[in-house]
Amino acid sequence: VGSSVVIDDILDSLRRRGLRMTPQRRAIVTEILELHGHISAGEVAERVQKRIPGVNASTVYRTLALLEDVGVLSHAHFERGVEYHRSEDASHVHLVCAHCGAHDSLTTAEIKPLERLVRKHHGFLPDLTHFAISGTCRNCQTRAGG
Amino acid sequence: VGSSVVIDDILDSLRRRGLRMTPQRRAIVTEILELHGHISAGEVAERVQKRIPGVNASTVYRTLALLEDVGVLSHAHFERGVEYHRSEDASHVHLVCAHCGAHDSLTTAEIKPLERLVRKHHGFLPDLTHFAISGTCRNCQTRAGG
DNA sequence: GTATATGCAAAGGTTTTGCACAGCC
DNA sequence: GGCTGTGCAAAACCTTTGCATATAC
Repeated sequence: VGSSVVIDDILDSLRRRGLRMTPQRRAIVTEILELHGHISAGEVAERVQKRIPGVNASTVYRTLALLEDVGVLSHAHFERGVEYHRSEDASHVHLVCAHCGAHDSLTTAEIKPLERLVRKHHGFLPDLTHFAISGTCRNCQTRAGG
Repeated sequence: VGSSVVIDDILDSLRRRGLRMTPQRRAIVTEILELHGHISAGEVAERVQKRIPGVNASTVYRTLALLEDVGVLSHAHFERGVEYHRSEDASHVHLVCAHCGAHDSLTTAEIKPLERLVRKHHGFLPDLTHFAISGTCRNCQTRAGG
């Protein structure tokens, strides 16, 4: 499907660090690469257990932490808690409607001016991808206003 | 100390809803009003128990939810989880340095242009106070850069 | 007196940790 | 073979819930 190449890249970067490749890790990495978006540790555990029954949740947690440490994954904060995503996919801001739960996102280009605004005022270099942005989507504004 | 007037306002708004004022609630409200900033449910429980030993954590959770429902409190998301603050204090965005943990904030005036940017691109009306903004503070940028 | 709030205890959920064993390199 | 990763079990948190009792109004 094309993702196998990427998987091998990741496996290589793990090996380079003297880390080992196990069926469990491979399954976890595969699961996350096939997903475009974000996923909780619990969901990863569920899905991986469908591939390899018996994989323990603690293994999933440890592997996610490891992959984050290596730089393959990042986590972001949503209303329901922490979710993981490929670091490559980190370049967009999550907009979540507090009323209907709809997700939308800002692209890298759209984020830049936002970053600049925050930086100018406080010298603070924001990572707007790390926490979602809550609010009201266009649809829900219409409903509330009409 | 001046906050007693505010407390009475809150107690009134509870009574108006047919809700009762108990020593526990009074202690919880007092604790939060004396704090300018944000605090986790666990911390509230700890502090309240110093005033009234024996107050149960479930009472604290229920009271916080109630106060949020009434509109006195709001919650926001930080790296370590959910924290509560007076709704009046909600008008600033939390900037948290991912490296040193330093907190800073944007004022209402500073938030406006940010909101406008997000709204223009997606019609999405953001509540930038609900999630913190992670990043690198000026100090930590200097250290990293130098 | 009655409806509400509290305490208690238990349960549910998530995440972490210690340890013996299994398995990758 | 040695070091790393895994499973298991338990624990540590955090938060919620059901129920009997206490209490504010």
